[in-house]
Amino acid sequence: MGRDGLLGSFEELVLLAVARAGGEGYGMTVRREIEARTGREVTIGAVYATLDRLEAKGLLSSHLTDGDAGRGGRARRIFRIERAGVDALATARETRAGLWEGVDLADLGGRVEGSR
Amino acid sequence: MGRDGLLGSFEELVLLAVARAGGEGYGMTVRREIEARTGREVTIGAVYATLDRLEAKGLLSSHLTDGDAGRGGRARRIFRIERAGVDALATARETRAGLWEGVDLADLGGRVEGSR
DNA sequence: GAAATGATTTCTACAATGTAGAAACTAGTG
DNA sequence: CACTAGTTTCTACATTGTAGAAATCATTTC
Repeated sequence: MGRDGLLGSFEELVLLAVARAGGEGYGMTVRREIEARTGREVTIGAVYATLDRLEAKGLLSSHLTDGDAGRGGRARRIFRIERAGVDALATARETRAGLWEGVDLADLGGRVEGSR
Repeated sequence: MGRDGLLGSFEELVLLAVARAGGEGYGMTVRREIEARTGREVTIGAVYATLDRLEAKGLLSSHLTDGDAGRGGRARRIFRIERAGVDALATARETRAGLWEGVDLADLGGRVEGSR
């Protein structure tokens, strides 16, 4: 993401998955959401590494649930989206909308065929 | 991008800049387009590295102009978007549309404030 | 009560992408 | 010829993307 507040593509995906879940979720939830929405399999390691990085940037925060882990398992680590995270998503969406404005892929497709 | 045909965020930006230019452009053109549209400064090295990677993936092709380089300067290297590139953009757009569907950031903002 | 099971997080490592900066090339110009 | 302008290439490093296996801990099973 560099100096700017720009999100990488997978970072956006993960942040969006938390947002979709109402602003809160834990690792496995996020993973399932991503797989369900994109049809793409991701490993749990990839998800956590990204969640950690987003937390380090202040876009998410996390805390452990004490006890109510339900049936079996370790305590859950709940991630919550922060204001900065919501803002980052909003910015990403707006910036992209501007970039795509006026782009006509169908038209482009035609030119590609006929060229050279 | 890994095994899948997924674009990184800067890759998408560069590919889109070529698309905006009617499917053809060279390094400096792309750079200016990106700076104009995003307000963000990018170095020319970053642009070329990405153009090369997109070409290696078959999303763009390139050829050198012979001579008509105008006043001063090396021969231009023209990049043209390929069908696979158009498809990659279309896929990126659709996938993202699905991910964002139903997300209400304003609503989320409210929850973030009041939490904990 | 020890071992198996299930749900989840953590750790480690490496590949791919993002980004910067300077060098090199080429054609005009004074 | 030295200089300037427009452009590409090269090199290097930081950040992000991704995988896979190990570690934790509550519950069930024998």
